Amino acid sequence: MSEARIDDRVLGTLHARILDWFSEHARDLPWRSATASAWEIFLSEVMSQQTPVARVEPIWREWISRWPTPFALADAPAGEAVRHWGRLGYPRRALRLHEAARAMVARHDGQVPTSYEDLLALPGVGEYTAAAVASFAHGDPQVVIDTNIRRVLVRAVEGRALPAPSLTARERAVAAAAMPSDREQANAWNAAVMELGALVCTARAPRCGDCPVLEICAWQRAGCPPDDGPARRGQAWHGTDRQVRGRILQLLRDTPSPVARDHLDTVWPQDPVKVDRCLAGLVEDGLVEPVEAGYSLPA
DNA sequence: CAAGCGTGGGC
DNA sequence: TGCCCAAGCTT
Repeated sequence: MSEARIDDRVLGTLHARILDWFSEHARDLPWRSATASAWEIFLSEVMSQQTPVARVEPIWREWISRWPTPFALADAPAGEAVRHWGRLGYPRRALRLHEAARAMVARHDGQVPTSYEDLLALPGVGEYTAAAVASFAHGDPQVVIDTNIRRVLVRAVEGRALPAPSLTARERAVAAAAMPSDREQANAWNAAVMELGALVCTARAPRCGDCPVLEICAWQRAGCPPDDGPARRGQAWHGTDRQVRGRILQLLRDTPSPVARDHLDTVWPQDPVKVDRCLAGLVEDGLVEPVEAGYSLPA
């Protein structure tokens, strides 16, 4: 366990300025309401994984209205979760949310667990989500590290443009050292740094003119050097299994009854073998179920 | 552990 | 236009 030291004066300024900025500029997201339940916050966190907040909000409203508690979702067929996931992306998250709801009913009296360890044990919950739910839903100031926080800290403290592809021990140490010691402030800090990364200290075209910690930012003082890491590999899309899986699922979501195998070829007419492979993968993942009449979302 | 997993908006 | 990226997780 390495240790990171941040100058006390710098730290004090970071805390004061970023918390103050947050109190003024935080977006009015529904799951930040004082009355939001742990379940509502849990849903928002999983839905927000790799997904812009603007796209999450309508689906989140639909879900909390339809399934206001873990019991409600646990009682629904898994396929309904996938159907109402819509086009949010990474639909395995819908399945895992459904499994998580059933785990909450089975192991936690239908409640969102409060400890980091119990949260981490839920399907679809990794280090980030476990820490975020502990902090935001339960007021337990775990060290939250997401892509926004990594970027803000690597710039403000380390003076580099972008964090490395994978989380380093050094980053964990810096994030831990950056947390305010006060419990309330620590929880606010988690949300505030994320928000600063999302709105101001963005990956491309950061709005440094609006930054509350411009004067003490190490990256700024270094003259905003460009990223020195290896070029990032973009994800292929056209013609990939991902694209075809997406189309198959979209068709199944938009069709109330099972879809015949032949009809599924319409999503990728140039290659029925690829459709076969993707279908097998979707069945393997539990996102699709073979039935007599063809294929449908799982029961 | 590197690769796979959706989707759509912004530049 | 094409590329980059967005509150990651799993195997």
